[in-house]
Amino acid sequence: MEPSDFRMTRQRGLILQELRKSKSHPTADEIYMMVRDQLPNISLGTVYRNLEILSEMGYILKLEDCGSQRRYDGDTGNHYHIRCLRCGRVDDLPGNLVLGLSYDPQKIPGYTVYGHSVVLNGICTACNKV
Amino acid sequence: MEPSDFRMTRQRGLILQELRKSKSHPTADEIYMMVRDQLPNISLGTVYRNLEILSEMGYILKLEDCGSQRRYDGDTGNHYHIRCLRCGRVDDLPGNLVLGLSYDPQKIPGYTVYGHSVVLNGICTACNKV
DNA sequence: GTCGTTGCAAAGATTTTGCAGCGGC
DNA sequence: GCCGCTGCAAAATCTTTGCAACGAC
Repeated sequence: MEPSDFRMTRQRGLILQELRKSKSHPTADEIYMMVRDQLPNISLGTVYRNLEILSEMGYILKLEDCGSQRRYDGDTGNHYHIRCLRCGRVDDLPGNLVLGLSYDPQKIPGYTVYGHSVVLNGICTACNKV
Repeated sequence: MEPSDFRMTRQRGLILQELRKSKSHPTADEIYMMVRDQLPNISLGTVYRNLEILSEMGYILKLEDCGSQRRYDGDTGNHYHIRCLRCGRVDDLPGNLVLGLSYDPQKIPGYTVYGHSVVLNGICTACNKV
């Protein structure tokens, strides 16, 4: 799709707004729930289609490295995640925690590298109490 | 399941063997294909059940951080991965590429950290040619 | 012989898609 | 008014599960 053909519909705007407001990294279904408060007739298919388009256009990030179920991130800035192995919750790592790679990621044979992701795995406080 | 109740069936043995032999990080379906050469009647359900058990027992690793589809790794040693954004292929990073975290992963508020994963994202040579 | 495991098939969960009408620009 | 977008529903994809027979130990 040409960016010039991109239309900001009510559905798309709400999805983007909810995602940017949210600190969790919701699944498509969770976003669907959030948006339905304000647009009860929106369909889950529309949510999926918009999440796909918004990530293609660079407005949001598709997370495919935090468990089997896909999640979405309204913050496209460079940052890492931490994930609870028990409940699946995903949080941001504090921004000042910087990662140092001890090699040049451009020098991996067989690949052209465009980025990387880091996910810490643990158990969150809530799950630890159970 | 108590480890003492663990039975090494023909199916389980073959799955483990194929996984250890393989350098790719196959999906359940790909493992199913591999094993069917030698056990044509094995079912996909059996493959899934065994992969689950083998990973619980620590024989293999379940990869949930290399794209939406789950993959499995016969190498349980500490190592990182690189993934092709176009075809989904996953390779190991050479072992001498070590990661330096600039902080103590035990000190993340709200979590008890048990491990971390790093995945480089890029395009593999084969996909680059297309 | 016990009880964990298997093949089969159905169900569950997640994601994608075809289509006719709607609505942003 | 054009054409991208929507809701709906069906389909596709991936994973789990119930069950009766089988087989590892």
